[in-house]
Amino acid sequence: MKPPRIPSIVINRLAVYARNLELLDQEDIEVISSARLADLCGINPAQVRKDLAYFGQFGVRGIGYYVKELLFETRKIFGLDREWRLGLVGVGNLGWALVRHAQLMDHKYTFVAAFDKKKRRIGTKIESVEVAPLDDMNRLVKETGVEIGVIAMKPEFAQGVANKLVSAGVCGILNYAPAHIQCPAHIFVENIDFSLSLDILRYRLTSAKSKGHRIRSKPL
Amino acid sequence: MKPPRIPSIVINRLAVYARNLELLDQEDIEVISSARLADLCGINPAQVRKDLAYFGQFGVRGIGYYVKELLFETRKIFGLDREWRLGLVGVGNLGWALVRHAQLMDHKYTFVAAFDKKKRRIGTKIESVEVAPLDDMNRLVKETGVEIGVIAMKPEFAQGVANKLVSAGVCGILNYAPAHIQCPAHIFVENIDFSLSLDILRYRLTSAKSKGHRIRSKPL
DNA sequence: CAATGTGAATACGTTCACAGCC
DNA sequence: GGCTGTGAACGTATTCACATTG
Repeated sequence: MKPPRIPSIVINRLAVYARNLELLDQEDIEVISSARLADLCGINPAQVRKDLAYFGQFGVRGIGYYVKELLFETRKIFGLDREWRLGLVGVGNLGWALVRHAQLMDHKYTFVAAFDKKKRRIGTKIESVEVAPLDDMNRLVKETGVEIGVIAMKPEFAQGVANKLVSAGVCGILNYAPAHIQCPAHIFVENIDFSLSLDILRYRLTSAKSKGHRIRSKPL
Repeated sequence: MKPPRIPSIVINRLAVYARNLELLDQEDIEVISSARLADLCGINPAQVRKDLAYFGQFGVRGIGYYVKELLFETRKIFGLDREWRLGLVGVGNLGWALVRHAQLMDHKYTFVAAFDKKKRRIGTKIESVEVAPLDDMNRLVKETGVEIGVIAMKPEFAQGVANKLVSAGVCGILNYAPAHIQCPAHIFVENIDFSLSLDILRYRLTSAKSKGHRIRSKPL
């Protein structure tokens, strides 16, 4: 009942397990051992078992884990058993990509509001949602019950938008703008800068002058 | 000269420092202490100093780090002092978003080739690059000198495209499709699934029933 | 004297190895 | 027999604390 302080690295890996379990389930695989799941994720089997042990005893000794059951449990852990209402701020290419991506995964993301700064985008529709100006944020967030704000704008507007979202009452923010935003401590924020991965790849390529030491493809 | 096995977590943080240094430089801030930089990144000052110490002694005792100088060093570490030639596979919303994002950062990314599966996209232009069919990949990757392949397609095509890229001769792959791809050990791969961040945010919101323990906004 | 650079101390995460169970 | 669940052993990362230096 009382959460025993789960390290965030465990949560990250759990998300990867969950993704792989979805794929396994789609392939109608019913049972998976920690060894095989670990292999898919590129890590150690004992780690998989330990990580899962934070949340309960989901396996069967001598058998492994039932995919459907474990998937159900992980989905519950991530709150995938209930719908979350998202509001998108910034309806450019990235915004569209996010909405499309969300559709692919059946993770019960529902975009219930969309905002943009550019006049020509106001009133257009993204899926079934009409794009509103930023000034309507306060009202619309409340009316439509947005819980998570997704920022997909240029970095210079990110902090301002974040402040607006907070005062409109969202409880979490996902920031895809390449600028680190600061929020009050009670708001949950994830900053994602997806050019960081490219930088990291560049580092690895650059430093690969030293003889080809094996580097695994890494999840997350 | 011989690299002393730098932990990849250090590289990740270094990328974050670099990003923040860029922002500081844009604000014409000339000197920064490890304490202040650490604060911007949400970590411990000693960590910043230790991380930087892997690469050299860039600071001045009693003063701090000169932003421009440190930025120069980090850019060099990440191979940002030379141009890298990228090939984009998948010219949908995500593909466009990536190209736009790359333009924003002056990180010397150059998209020199673009490919798509959809017939109606072939021959269109993304920036100044003409979109080619997947079958031309082998030839065009060689002709244009693509070093890094960027996959921005549906997950079911990701592995196939990765194989094609590898046999065409790229040395690194950045995979934005939500499927974990496997490549030969000599190819550097970064898999980025950007809905994982949303899952992690959901977890934090879900588990926040336990009283509002402070969670910092996290970079990367 | 303020802030770096770094050994030493600590905390944390990973892996091992095996008891327990199906 | 095979695979989980887990304490104990190990290794790595983080933080402390201070000597060092411009």
